[in-house]
Amino acid sequence: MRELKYAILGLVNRKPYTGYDISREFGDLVMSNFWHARHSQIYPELQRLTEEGCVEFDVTVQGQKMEKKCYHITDKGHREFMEWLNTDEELGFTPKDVFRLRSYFADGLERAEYVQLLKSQLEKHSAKEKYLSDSMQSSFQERPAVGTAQLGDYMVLEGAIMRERTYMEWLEKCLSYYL
Amino acid sequence: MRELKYAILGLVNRKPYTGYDISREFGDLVMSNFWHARHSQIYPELQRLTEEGCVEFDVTVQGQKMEKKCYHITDKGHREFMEWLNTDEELGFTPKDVFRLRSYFADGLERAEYVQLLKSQLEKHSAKEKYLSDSMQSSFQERPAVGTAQLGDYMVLEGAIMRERTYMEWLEKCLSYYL
DNA sequence: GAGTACATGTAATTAGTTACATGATTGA
DNA sequence: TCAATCATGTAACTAATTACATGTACTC
Repeated sequence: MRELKYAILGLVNRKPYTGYDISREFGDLVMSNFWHARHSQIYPELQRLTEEGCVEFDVTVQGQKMEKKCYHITDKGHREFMEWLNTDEELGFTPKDVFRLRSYFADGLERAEYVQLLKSQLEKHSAKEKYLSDSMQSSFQERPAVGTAQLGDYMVLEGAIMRERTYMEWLEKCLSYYL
Repeated sequence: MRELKYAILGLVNRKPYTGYDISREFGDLVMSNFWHARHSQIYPELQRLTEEGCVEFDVTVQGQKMEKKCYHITDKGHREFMEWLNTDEELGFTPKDVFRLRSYFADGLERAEYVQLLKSQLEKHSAKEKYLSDSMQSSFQERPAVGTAQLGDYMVLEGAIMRERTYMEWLEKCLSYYL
């Protein structure tokens, strides 16, 4: 499905990016809530997108000699991105979740062992939820207007917080069964 | 991390399975909420587990000549599974979500286009939630006891329903911003 | 006799991770 | 000058999907 292609095109559609910048974007607070790719996947994909004529780059020099490639989208790339963007897809498989897999087999554990695992997961999700909520608070005084890129950030962050809270609720429910 | 290994060992730890049965289990109502693998991945993994001495199989004949391999766990397999089961892992990356990726870039769409996508997703998640809830209702009169395999089914199903409801809530919230 | 489900595999490709490899810039 | 960050790539490997390939058993 070439999803990485569209994740990259989506960014480059907004403004020019270097491979390094794309890599950082995938690691940042907002995007990491629904996408991730390492630089070893990004650089080859940028080469492929260049060959396909979906992006082009300008070489700029930073300091004395360090070169960087700044990629921008082409008309072709823009058309293909817009077509992908307005696609209504089927749900597909639920993503893998190792902790749910473990929970499914939890009858093999001692009660106290599984309780310990649940508490540990709860702490981790709680820390993540707090981090996301704090970022939401400090980044947004109010909800951004429709049509702005900021509304995308806002919606995704909100969705991530809701997801973490629900995961915590589920862990607490499981915990209650075992106590 | 060899997670497929442990997903398979977890099943075979309960009772003997053929590759075909494992394949069906991954596709069923409960397991498909947190794990999936196709037969083309399962058969080679069963071979590898046999080589490693984690499982063994007996060949039985169905009907006139159709052979099937019934795998059971070994002591080594059991020990390795138990060690994995009681492991407290870090959270790791949030799984990829194509619809959230699209939503992140939704500012590129016409209002009506994104609204249409949201409504369509909502329908799909709603249908899934209904299916899961109905199954939960018909499968469980009451909550199974701690220590039974059925409690694993119950917890996972409950978690999946909660996840679907939260996804729907998020979609409705996004929709409200665009209306 | 036909169609569906049972049953087991391999081959080719794509996606993603980990490790290897190198070098420049910036700020303390 | 040292450390962190910027910057770009490739190689080897693991995970997963799609397609190829074959044949049996059961039910209508």
